Amino acid sequence: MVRYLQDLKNILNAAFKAAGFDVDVIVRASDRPDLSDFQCNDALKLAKQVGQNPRAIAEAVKTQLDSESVFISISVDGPGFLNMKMQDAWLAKYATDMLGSDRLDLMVVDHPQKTVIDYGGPNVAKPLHVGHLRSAVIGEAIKRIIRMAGNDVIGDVHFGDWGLQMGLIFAGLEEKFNALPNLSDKSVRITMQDLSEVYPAASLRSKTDDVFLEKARDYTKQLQDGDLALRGLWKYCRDVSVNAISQNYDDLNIKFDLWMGEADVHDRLIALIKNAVHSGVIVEDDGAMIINIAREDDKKNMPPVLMMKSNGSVGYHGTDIATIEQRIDELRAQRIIYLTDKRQALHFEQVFRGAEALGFVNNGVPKLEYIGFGTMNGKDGKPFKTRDGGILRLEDLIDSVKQSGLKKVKEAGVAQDASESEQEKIALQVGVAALKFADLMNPVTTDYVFDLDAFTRFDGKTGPYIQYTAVRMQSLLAKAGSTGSDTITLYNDADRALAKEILSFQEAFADAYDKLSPHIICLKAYEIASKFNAFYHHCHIMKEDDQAKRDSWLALTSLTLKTLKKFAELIGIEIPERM
RNA sequence: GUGCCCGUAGCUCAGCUGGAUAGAGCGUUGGUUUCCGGAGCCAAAGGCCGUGCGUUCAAAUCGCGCCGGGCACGCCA
Repeated sequence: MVRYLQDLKNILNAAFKAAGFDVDVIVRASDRPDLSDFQCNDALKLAKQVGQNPRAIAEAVKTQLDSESVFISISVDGPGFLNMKMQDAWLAKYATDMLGSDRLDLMVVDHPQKTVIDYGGPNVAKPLHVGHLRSAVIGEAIKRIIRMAGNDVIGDVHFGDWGLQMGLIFAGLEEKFNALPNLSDKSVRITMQDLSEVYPAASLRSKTDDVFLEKARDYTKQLQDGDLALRGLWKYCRDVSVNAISQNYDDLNIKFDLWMGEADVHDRLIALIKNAVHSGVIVEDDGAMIINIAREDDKKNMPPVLMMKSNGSVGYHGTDIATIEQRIDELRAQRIIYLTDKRQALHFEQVFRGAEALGFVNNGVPKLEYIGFGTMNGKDGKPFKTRDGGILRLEDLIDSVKQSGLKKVKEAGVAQDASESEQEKIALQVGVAALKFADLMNPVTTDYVFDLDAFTRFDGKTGPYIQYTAVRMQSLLAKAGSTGSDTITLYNDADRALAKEILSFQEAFADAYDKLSPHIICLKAYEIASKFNAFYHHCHIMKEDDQAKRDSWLALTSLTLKTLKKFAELIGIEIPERM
């Protein structure tokens, strides 16, 4: 819970009680900053319950509060809103507390949970493309937010390495090299380039060529049954893919704690199918092994979970369920969060029901959560494609964003004396911030238009605007040769508005954590940067003769910088030394 | 067919567990530089919140219908 709000709430609860109402009120930042700092609407809610005039209730509460010294004023407005204006010292006290706190007084959960977050989801042989971007960017931010709140979090890339796509790759490789590559021949070399050519072609062909598809299914089955040559080839392809993919994730500042995949649970899956057939949870249907998960009160068609296909191979229904068991057994997971494109919502509903049917969930533990994010569309409103109709590779996207960053840095001419490598580093930091902020500033469920021009624009509500603002603070503090005083005092509307905005970062964080919504802290960070710029233009810190005032303003600048850096840390971007 | 999501300013989007005058960015128009980095700041114009009915003291927000758009629905992932 956010402390300053809790303190304020305690005061209000006591006042409501003294007025004869035993309630737990809600206090929040005011919708009308011209009238108040905080508001409370509970008199309106109470009015209905107790059948009294809302304004009369509010007035009764106000009477109880008049002796409180923390308020400049309290008023009852409109139908019964309680508007509270706080003393400057009250706001300054909490701002000073934040200044002295490494974690900026951000909330900590009472009961930390071991949490696994499953994002990433790349596949063997497929280079990362823009479709993987959202999962990685959002997942990374959510992971960091949950971790900051005091939970033990493990991020798993969960590699797609065990389904039919493996058989398709093998069948495709066989075609390309006229035979399955023989790894004992040391001259054999398969590159990421080879894989990324073979797979799409094989996938396409399988849709019209039944013989080819059958062959791919056979290879999949043989691989899963333990064919040594295929297992060797599988490992080779997987290693090549992991190697290529991890560079992209590094560039984006995305770090997975685990690089597990579907294949890791194969033996566990086979064992659990056997047991569950015994207990009758899994039944045979049309040659396949399934779990019926439809319920009588279902309003929609609920297909069964397909644990094993009729040819004896397994797919991602099975591996996803076995992975839940594994995360409980081996990682002691109390909470598992999945992130995918929302088109997979049904799949996860099926998997969760399957896991429950198998008894993996006890008293709601682990808590299984699915976050389906919106699709990334082109300007035509259809799933994003490059100009020639292909899929944009993430690698190329990162490169173009970086180039755009470099161009801007050079145009601005600020780091001209910097080495070429430093300029490139700045360009990447700026480009990644542009990309991530553009993605995270909207709610995750929103479909959004992927517009490279808008992504790489550096004015307005963007990552670079926030970076630029923070860099100027660094420059200012360096010039002053001081980070200011240990306490913050407020002198005017500009520093007051900024201090209030910074305090509310705590609320934004708590809200973002509760709702697993990074966009809430993104919008708040923009507001903070914006308020700082207003303050910066209004208060000429270096020219201020009053030493105490100057030191307090420097302290406020330090606090703003700390807050933006904390924000950057939470969504996985960096504030450059200069830009 | 069944289920889910969406429709808010010229454009891209917030706001949706009901509350005061519906917000932001871009774009447009105007102002701002003897001054800490102007990638900035200040301001203006711009909206039957798809539509109809209902619930309520109060609806962009809740319920139902309709119109328009998107997505998913057993051997792909």
